[in-house]
Amino acid sequence: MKLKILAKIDSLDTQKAIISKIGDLINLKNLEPGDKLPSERTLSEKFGVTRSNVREAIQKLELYGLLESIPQSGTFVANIGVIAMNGMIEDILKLEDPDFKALVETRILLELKTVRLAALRRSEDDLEKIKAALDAYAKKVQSGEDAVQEDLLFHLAIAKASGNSSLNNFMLIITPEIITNFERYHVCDKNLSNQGIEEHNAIYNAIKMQNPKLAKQKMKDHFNALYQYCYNIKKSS
Amino acid sequence: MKLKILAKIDSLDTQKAIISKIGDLINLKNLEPGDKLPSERTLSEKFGVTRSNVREAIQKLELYGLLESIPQSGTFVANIGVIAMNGMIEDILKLEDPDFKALVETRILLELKTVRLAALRRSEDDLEKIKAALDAYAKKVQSGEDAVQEDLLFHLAIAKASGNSSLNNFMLIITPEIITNFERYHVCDKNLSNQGIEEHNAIYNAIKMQNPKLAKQKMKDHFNALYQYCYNIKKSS
DNA sequence: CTTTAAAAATTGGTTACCCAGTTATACGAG
DNA sequence: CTCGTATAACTGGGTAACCAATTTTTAAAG
Repeated sequence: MKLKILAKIDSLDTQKAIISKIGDLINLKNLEPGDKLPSERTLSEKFGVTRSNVREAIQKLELYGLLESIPQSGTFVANIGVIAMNGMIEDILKLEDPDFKALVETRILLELKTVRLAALRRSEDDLEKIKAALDAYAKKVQSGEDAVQEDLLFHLAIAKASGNSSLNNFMLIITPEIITNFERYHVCDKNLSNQGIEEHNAIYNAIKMQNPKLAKQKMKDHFNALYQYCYNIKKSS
Repeated sequence: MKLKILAKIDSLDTQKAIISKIGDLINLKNLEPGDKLPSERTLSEKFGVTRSNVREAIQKLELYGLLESIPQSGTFVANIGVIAMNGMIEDILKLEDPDFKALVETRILLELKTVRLAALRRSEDDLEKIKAALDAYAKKVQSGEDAVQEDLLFHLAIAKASGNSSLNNFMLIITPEIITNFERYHVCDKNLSNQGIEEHNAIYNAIKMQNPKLAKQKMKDHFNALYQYCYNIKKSS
């Protein structure tokens, strides 16, 4: 049982080591934007790790836009200079897993923006989908069942209606992390109350009448009610 | 030359197809949180694709927190229910690449928050690092060289000082995308002016004296000067 | 010396097999 | 029938060889 976790950590450590070494290599060889990295084989040999590990590390750096891998051709350093590359790799390596507080902080920031944009930009189709998510949520709550999932989908529908796929993407990334932390702290009970429905309804109506300021305010109210309770739980644990 | 791009698109399409099929499978088999997915071998066979493709698709779903892969044991569906799983997979599949406007919008949102948090929470060490980035930037500009990279690192140093690793992570993700778009629209010239130094200095001082409101305002000024120019470029192109 | 075409070497991706750890099953003692 | 153990099957990850597309080298023709 312990070994499972250890294996994962170990794998992450080697990945970080490889990323670090790739960074060193770029410095050492003075590789500029567009230059080609040594082949995966060469790297795996030089670093003394498996080629799979090298590929995973490269994929991670591709996610952050630092490398680009082109089939049957090679891996190339992205169109940012050596100095920026160094700084970013260092930052990526030092990046630690977000704590619950950071997640909530980020979620509130994102949602106050997406709800505002949704009010401004929502199409009729967007509105219908938000309504559908709202109805599903209300139905679940009124029948006394747990409605965490429907709650979540309502918020994601708003994110989508914001018309900003970058924000939408970030919402999709943090949402499950929030959910799992929620379950850990057992604060889902609130989703059984009727207050949630009213708050969701207020948000929906603001979006419907295309009032961004009101939408933002209603979302703020929603979070106030939700997370105040939440923080208390965490402090007492 | 065309084949390069086609290969990449093709690979992405098969990945999306696999993700979609995994979603269908979870529905069909009524897999609940914690249940085990069929083995990678089985999936690759059933879907008629390579096991590597399956692994990559699973990795992507791991990024979004929907699956968890445990060595020598199996891949498990995350601690969110079937309904949420369906909704999220659908959203992920429909997610399109962010356009320039979305990136800028997101960047401004993130930075106005990180600079505020940095003013509130920055340690002495954080402050020193921001100062170092600022000096490097000023030096480059004053010697008449291009300073896009130093500019970027200054902003990332602030993100780090915010003490919110989730926001920090998002900043790291969008920054290179912004940079490459910047280069495409040739709006880097501004980094040669001295105005940038003054604006950065104002932001630094606000963080130093731990004044979040002022820090936010100075950052806002900075962006106003920067992106107004930028939008004009884009519209005329 | 330049140009061009063909062949050899190199590349990221794919495949099949193997490994060590995990999980399920079967079987025997009580 | 119950429990514990041992054996067999299964799993994600590692390894090495292979593939097709690409890039570089080579060499021959002009």
